[in-house]
Amino acid sequence: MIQPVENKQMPKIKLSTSLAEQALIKLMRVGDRLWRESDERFGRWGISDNHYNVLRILNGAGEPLSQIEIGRRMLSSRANVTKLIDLLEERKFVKRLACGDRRVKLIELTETGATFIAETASDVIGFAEKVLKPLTKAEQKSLAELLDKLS
Amino acid sequence: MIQPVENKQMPKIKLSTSLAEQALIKLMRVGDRLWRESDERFGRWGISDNHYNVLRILNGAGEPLSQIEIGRRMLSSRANVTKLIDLLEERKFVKRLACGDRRVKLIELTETGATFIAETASDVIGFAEKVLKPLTKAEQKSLAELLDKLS
DNA sequence: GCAATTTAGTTTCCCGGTTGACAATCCACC
DNA sequence: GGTGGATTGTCAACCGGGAAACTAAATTGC
Repeated sequence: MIQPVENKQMPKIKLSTSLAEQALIKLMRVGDRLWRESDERFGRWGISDNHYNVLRILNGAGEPLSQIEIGRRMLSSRANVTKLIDLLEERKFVKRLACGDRRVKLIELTETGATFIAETASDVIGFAEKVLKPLTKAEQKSLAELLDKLS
Repeated sequence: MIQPVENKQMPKIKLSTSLAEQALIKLMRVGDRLWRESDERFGRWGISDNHYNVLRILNGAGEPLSQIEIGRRMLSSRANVTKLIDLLEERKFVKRLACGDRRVKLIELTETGATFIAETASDVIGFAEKVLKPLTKAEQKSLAELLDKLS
């Protein structure tokens, strides 16, 4: 049986939690939770959320992108992009292409990578649908708009 | 001058980005950005966002909490809570108290910790206000409500 | 044309987090 | 009351990211 401790007087500061702060905390908490869940989801495929992110960016661009451009689009450092591409290349999802500018390596989505995206698409969409199920379509739209204003 | 590369035909899968998926991506992106900014903010004080989180939780609880309870409230592992508390204790912001259940260590906010919270409060609120400035009060409320439904 | 600066990518090291193994302790059941 | 199973906190090992140092290559200025 756990002994109740004598109620020590712990200092406590009265903090006025503003509306903005409450919204901020919720935003960060929900975001954090989603990253975890999403990462766990992709773990099954042997890649991380960010690896998938790279594939999506390449697919969306429709043309090879330099590593630095990829990093720019996903708010990630050059060093990290190198590591992400290393794994994706090993998995044959992308290829590093030489480029006119010999400092640059253009990253190209391979057939294998494209196929992977296609095969996992329904799974990914399913995840989004599941997460946002508590909201009506109108509310989802509203949420997206509010978030846009914060970007 | 960068040589334009011959336009290789890169495979591209047509993905229907649903409303839910768009909202999800925005949510994760904004959340991610906020964590970075927030962490950088607390870096100035020599602690991380999560260290501060612990202090806030303790202050909010108004009584000492076990490490596992802290971990539960901030969605963090036991091991990580140990490390967070290690630093906070070294900084004299919290104290580990013995407890009736001798497996448990109750974490108590010290005067020093409470003072720290009080002194940084305006800074933290300022951050939240700045981030949510693009939204009206009504929109902030609306955002908070939408996020609540996702929790 | 050549030196100085800038840029892309890689490598190394560090930091914060998780997982898993562990010891101590408590609890449930017989 | 003793044994097996949970639970709490800690530690070691690992992993994903960022910052800084480094290399190769392009650009700018003279």
